[in-house]
Formats: sequence, structure tokens, C-alpha cells
Amino acid sequence: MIKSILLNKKLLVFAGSFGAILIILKTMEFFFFHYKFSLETYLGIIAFIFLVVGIYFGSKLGNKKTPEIKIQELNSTILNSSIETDLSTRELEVLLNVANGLSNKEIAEKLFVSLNTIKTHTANIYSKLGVKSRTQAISKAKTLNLIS
Amino acid sequence: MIKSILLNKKLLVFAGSFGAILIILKTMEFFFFHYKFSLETYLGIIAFIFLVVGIYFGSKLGNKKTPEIKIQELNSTILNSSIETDLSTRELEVLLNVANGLSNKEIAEKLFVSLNTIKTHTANIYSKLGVKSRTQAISKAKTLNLIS
DNA sequence: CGTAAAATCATACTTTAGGGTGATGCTTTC
DNA sequence: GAAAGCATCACCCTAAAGTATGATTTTACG
Repeated sequence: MIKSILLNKKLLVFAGSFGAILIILKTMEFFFFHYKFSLETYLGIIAFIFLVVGIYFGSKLGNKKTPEIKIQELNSTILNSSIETDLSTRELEVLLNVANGLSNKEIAEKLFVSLNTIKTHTANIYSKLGVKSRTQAISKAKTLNLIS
Repeated sequence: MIKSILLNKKLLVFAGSFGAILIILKTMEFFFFHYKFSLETYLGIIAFIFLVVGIYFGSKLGNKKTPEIKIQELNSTILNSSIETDLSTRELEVLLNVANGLSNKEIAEKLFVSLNTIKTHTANIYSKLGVKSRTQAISKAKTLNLIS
């Protein structure tokens, strides 16, 4: 629903820009016939404008090509609509080590911090992911594509 | 180093394409003066060509903006060449539930067996996989393609 | 039929994980 | 400059996981 609206909005912007360019072209055509620019200059300007516009929209389209593949079917997934999935860099780092099978103690030694710090990080991770254990966090992170 | 080379290569392709388009333009100009196309048609063709080219290159640039974030770095994976990875059907069943984030107690209730039985199963799984914890088992099972 | 493997369960113990609370220093942001 | 977020650490307590050992029952196979 939202996606289609956004897509339509983008199309509207595209169409509007295209119309504006056509107006600019007409104006240029007016000047062209009055001031006798060389054909090459005229064509170059046209080509440049459309090239820039094309690159702009092409870039936009290219960036929007996120696959969004999610066929994960968790067992009795609870609908947590208000969870914050924005992990800090440190939390993400801890999560990756958790997913790699390291214990809290090992992660603490690896990152040169105390065990309590890792416990706090993991607690915050669980809270943000809406889970209650490290194995659930791993499973959840997989569905969110946070980890491979 | 590699990036700059690739960037230069891309620039070369871009420049080459641009030159080719200029040649096409000149050819079209030739036809233009000989067959008297309307100016609007001519401009439209030019605009369309450069729009398409622009979108193409813009899309290319946009797609190359992949962040490439990979902080995987496993911790000194031990080469256990002679471990037995043949899990029994029950052990595999338990392993899958472990990977789905269930606790031993939950697995026991799900499979209608006692908690001690699940503990025995997990212990055997760890032994067969050559690991020491459930998170390591999940990681190992992923590398062995036992789980997704 | 007998044996080996698998599956089940128990008891006791140690280690690890997780929950709750509070605190400090630092950076960013409004 | 106050507020918010991040990263750090501590303490206490409970729950869960893991280790070790032993045992019974069921199933599969030669």
C-alpha cells in the first residue's frame, strides 16, 4: 500500500520534471530561433540536461532496487509492531559474536571490556529485537537480515 | 587501488559511449539536413537517447553503492576433520528447535519428553558437532548446511 | 535371538545466561 | 546547557544451560 503510493509519487515527480524540461526546451527553442545558436551547442545542452536527469533518476531507481526477500516463517512469531530494530554499532558487533557462538566471557575478552558490559549489551539487544535469549536473537537477526 | 582502476575503467566505458553517441548525433544531423525532420522530432530523439543513457549509467552507479559490510571474522575455527556429523533424527529435530530459539524446556514440552532427555540430546549433539554450546552448535550447523 | 544404537529419564553439580537496578563519562542534538 | 543516546561497569539474584554418570526401554539389524 505505502509502497505503491511512494512509487506513484516518484512517477509524479518524474512526470513533473519531464514536463518542466519540455517547457525549458520550448523556451530554448524560442531563443534558438531568435539568437541563432549553433545546432551543436543546442544539441549539446539538450543532451547534457537529459543525461543529468537520466543519471539522477537512474540512480534513484538503482538505489530503490532492494530485493526485500523474506520467506522466513518463524514458529509462532509474535507481532511486535513497536520494536526498535536499530542496533548501535557496538550492539551489532556483540550480536555478530553471539551468532558466531562466542560466550559472553569470550566476547568480553575479545572486545577488551568487562563481562557486565557484554551482559548489558546483550540485554539491550534482546530488548530491541523483542526476544528473550541469545538463540532467539540469532534467529531474529537472521530474519531481519542483520546477519547471514 | 583496485577501486580506482575499476573507476577508471568505468569512466573509459562512459567516455566511449559518449563518443559513440556523438557520432550517432553527427549521423543524425546529416539525415536531419537531408530529410528535413522536424526540429521537435529531432530534439525528442536526442533527449530520449540521452535520457536512456543517463538512466543506464545512473542505475549502474546507484547499484554499485553497496556498502559491503562484513565483520564476520570467525574466532580461530578449529579444523576438526574427524568429527562425526551424523545426527540421529531425534537429535536433528532437537537441533532445529534449538536453532529456532527454543529453550530446552520448551523443546521438551513440544516433543512430549522430559527436560533431562533434551539435555542428553543436546549434549550428544554438541559432542557430535564438536562444540560446547548451543550457539556454537547453531553456527556449526549452518556451516555444515544442516540448517538454513 | 541377541546386540547395538537410539531414545528415554534421573540425580547431582558447576557454569553461564539473563533480569533488575543503578551509576559514570562522553558525544550529539535541540 | 539540558536531554538523549551510547558505552562502560558493578552488584545481586534467579533461571537456564551444560557436565558427568548411570540406568531403562525401544527399535533396528545381522
